[in-house]
Amino acid sequence: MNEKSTILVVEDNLTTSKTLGIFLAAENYDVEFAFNGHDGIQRYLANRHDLILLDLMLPDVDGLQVCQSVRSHSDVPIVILTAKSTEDEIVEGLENGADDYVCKPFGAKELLARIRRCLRQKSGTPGKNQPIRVGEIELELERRLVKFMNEPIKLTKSEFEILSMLMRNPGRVFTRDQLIQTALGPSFDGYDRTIDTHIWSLRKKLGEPRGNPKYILSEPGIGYRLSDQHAH
Amino acid sequence: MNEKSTILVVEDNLTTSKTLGIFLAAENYDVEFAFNGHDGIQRYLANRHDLILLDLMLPDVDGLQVCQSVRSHSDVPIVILTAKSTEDEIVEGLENGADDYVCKPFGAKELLARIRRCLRQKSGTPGKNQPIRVGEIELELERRLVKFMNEPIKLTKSEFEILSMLMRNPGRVFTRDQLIQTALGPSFDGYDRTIDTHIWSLRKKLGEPRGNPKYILSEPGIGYRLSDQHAH
DNA sequence: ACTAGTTTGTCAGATCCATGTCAGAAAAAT
DNA sequence: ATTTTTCTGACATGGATCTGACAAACTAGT
Repeated sequence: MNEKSTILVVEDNLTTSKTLGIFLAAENYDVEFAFNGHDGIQRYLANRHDLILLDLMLPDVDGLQVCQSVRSHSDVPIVILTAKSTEDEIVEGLENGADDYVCKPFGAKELLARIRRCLRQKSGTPGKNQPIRVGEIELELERRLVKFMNEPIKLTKSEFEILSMLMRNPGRVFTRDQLIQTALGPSFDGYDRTIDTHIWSLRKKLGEPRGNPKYILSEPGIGYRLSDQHAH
Repeated sequence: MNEKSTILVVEDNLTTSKTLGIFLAAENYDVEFAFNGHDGIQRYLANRHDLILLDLMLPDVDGLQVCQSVRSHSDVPIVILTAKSTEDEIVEGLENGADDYVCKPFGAKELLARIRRCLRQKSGTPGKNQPIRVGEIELELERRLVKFMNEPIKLTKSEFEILSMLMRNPGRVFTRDQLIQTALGPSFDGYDRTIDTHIWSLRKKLGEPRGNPKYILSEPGIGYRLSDQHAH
């Protein structure tokens, strides 16, 4: 799974902070709090969160100064969240480097959507193109790319489908019929041991030693599975 | 200083369009208008504006569809500007790739600030007007210009769209349907191997040796991809 | 330990199917 | 009207897939 995004909430009002914390945690963000501007800047510099939620009314420094100060260090997305809702204030916030400006009382869903938008924009691609890794094997679902010992190897369509199915569930045993079903399509109607041939060529391409494969294991009487010994 | 930024306003209401035109012109933007969704997409593809202001209520296509359609071609900033102001509508807009969502009645200064914010963000990010480079191939999205071995080469519209899609995601495999979708438009309804012909002429123009292409690789059973070996 | 029975490993063809290739028709742009 | 671009269809080719046959490994019963 993707790593959690971290969010720094800079807000002096404890009730608001708590509420935000609950919303954000529910969306699987890692949240850290600061209760004044100074603290906010310090914490950001120390931990470099993925996004900052910033209240403008802070006990010590003005929120806009916090904004500028952070901006001088980094392009981290900053979402201003405040009761100051006149047009001039909004304009000022945006001109000072904020990435979005949400007025209290805010709708949770809208705020979350705007946060997602900011994070999406910064991280470039939204998708999960992280490779699955099992031992020396690395598989990128999106790009349909497989590396073994950090070298790209060429798999046929069926080989890729089978390996991908096994790697998405390391350790789980699949029957030949299950592998046929999802790798070769439900319309396949033939010899179920065709799978064995594909497994054979996969093993060859993965340099499995004859007789005692390290990754793709046979389950006599059932089917095949990927060893989960090497999953970390 | 920079050239003027160009803005495409997609809005069916003539009064609103006029008002926006006055505001935007006063801020020294070049403005073009479209009065329905179809026209909007066409004009964007033809002129590649720097930003799109999009009304959701259009006579023909749904605004969100316009949004998605444009998104499949480009990362141009899209600001949705509409009377639909429930939270769910805002969330939906942002999830569909919009960069901001401003509700009518809007404040001119706020809108302009949000537009500036979008433009600032995009121009700040690394590759906007910079060409994408993969090996000897160089592609400028804005100017729709392609160079191979530093020599400009002439591509047809479809060829450009396909190459651009591949180059924006080196290494990623695209199915023929995906390529058709964004290169030839969603209304295309025909033989999917038409793509092969375009790939063939692209390869010819890129001087690919017969039999073992260096850049545009086939993924039998799936589609095509651009080799990422030469990306650096 | 031996054997019969079952299951998987291995691999060489035969077959199948996806892609490469290109010419000409159809459509669109100029 | 002429040129350019797009699309379709046909054929050839080579790689991918499937099958089947045999060898090897394993299992269980005697």
